[in-house]
Amino acid sequence: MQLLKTHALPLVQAALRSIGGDPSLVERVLQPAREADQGDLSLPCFPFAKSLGKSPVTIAEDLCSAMASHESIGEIHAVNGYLNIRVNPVWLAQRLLTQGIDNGCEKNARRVLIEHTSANPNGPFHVGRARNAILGDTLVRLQRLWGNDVTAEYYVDDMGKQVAVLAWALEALNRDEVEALLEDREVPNPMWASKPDHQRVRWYQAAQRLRKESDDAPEIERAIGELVHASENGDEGVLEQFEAAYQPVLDGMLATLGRLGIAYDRFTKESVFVTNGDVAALMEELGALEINGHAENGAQYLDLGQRGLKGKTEFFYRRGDGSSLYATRDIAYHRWKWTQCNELINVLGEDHKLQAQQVGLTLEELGARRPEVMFYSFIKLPEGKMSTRQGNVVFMDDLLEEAKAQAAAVVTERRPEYDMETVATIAEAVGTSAVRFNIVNVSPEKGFTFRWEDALSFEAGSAPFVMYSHTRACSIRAKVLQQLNGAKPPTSYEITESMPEGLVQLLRTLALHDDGLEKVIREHRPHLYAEYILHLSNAYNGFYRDCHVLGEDGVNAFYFAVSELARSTLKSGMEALGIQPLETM
RNA sequence: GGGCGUGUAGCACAGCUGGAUAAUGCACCGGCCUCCUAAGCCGGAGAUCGCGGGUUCGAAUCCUGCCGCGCCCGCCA
Repeated sequence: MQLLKTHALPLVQAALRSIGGDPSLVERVLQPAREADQGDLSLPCFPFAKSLGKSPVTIAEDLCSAMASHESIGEIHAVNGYLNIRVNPVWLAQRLLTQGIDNGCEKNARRVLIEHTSANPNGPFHVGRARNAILGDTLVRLQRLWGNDVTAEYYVDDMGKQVAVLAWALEALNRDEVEALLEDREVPNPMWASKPDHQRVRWYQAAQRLRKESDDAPEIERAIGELVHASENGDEGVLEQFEAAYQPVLDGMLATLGRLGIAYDRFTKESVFVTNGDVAALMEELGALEINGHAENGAQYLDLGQRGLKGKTEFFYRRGDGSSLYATRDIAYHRWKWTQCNELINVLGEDHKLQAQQVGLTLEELGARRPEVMFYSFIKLPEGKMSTRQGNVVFMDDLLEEAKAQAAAVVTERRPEYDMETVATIAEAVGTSAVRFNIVNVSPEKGFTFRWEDALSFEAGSAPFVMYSHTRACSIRAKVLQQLNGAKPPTSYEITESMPEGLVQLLRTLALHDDGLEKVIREHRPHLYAEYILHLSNAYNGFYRDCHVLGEDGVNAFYFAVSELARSTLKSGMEALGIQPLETM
């Protein structure tokens, strides 16, 4: 609790000095108490025991009596060698209600570029890919809440083999041929019959099958190879053909992502850096580096072992035929990205760790900074790895439909008075929010197994739990405004000395918001913010239990002010997590 | 084989810049709707923090060895 620490720190330091201790340690050791009933700040006195020649228990007691009082401090206790400081709730309420929740630093807003998703546009978006998009978009939203100027960017892989396969198939095969080839495969969900990502992926899959099983495979491979080669050399006709092939697929994927509230400010095509000459210029520069090496056939690499890379140290950036590789283009892309921002964050799957190392080291070798990277581990199904080939895949479109249907069932049961349109609106918000929250709630580096029952849980610990607390606050606000009958809510009120437990807890939780968000931004860990918002919802529910805003003598203006502060904090927090803040549900 | 990550109650997961009784949700047991939305609230039970060593006043947290799981180790993307 930084708010309290600012005031308490000098007092603790002074107290320690007065009993002969070294106050320089206090800054680091004075920390938030782990248990709420211990207080808000806690100072373990063990580190001072040796130099003072006293037991920690005694030191804590001495400090306790040496501490000067301050309006911010409620109680101080010495317990088992800890000095526990509890905030004065009246002071805290005054502080929070006058200055509100401070979401960071408009003063030194930074230009942040976040690249995320960047999935190959060759088929519908499935939940295996979802972690990238959801984590990335949440990071974008959190950075914006913090006050930074953020660009969300999607890097479009518009060249190379995957797009070439799709483009080849669309030209070479007609619908009947495709369906004949995929006869033994699962029939696609008819609901998505007109969605181009679900459609065109059939062509891609048919081509993949032909490449493996057909007698003409070598010929097909040669045709695709030619396309790949042409695209890598910047052949405009081929690149146009590619774009015509993938753009509808990309649009379909974006429609799905849009339903989750995920949007991008800019799409940058990989081919741009080939056609504008950046990649060629880059390869020239790399060739002049001290750590450059040549293979027998003219291919070139950097020996990154000399820069500390372990394992395979040769990083190839140029093929024997002089063309570039994916990673080479990625480096050119990064150099361009650095011209657009002063902070660069990439969201990448753990399979890209080595490549990110190579790109990062190469950028440093070129005198540029390496980007910050948020890695995440893959989403699996209980049956194992997600694989389109084996039909072992959950499409996001299907998940969202199911989530909506389940949410609609819950709404209909609980609110029989709602009409169908209202139910549909609430169900859509609840379903998509629950899906997002389920994924953002766990730390990215942890393996994640997708389970329907978790994604569709609407109980405590889920997005709907948070949404529900927020609607309670909205409902109170609506009732208060109605009761005031057009008059303005009172701006002056008395902050009562005796506060119910739920109120104190809510105030303390609100006071933790800024510390929490700061850490989340610094460490790129959105799940901690999700946890905080759950905690805040829970605290609001406690306040709701203990404090009736609408009492027998009308509106309690103090309670209402606290409720409103919690409501707005919940709302902005939910938006930062991509949870839709409904007013009723 | 090498590199990176991960292992915490029946299940899922937080905590890991070392600090007091390891937090939370699901599932389980019990209680609360004449009172601002019960998608809620209150209480209970459930954990040798993968295993072994080490550092420390103090280790889930740091170091080390082993074991399990995941990912990577292409002149693919």
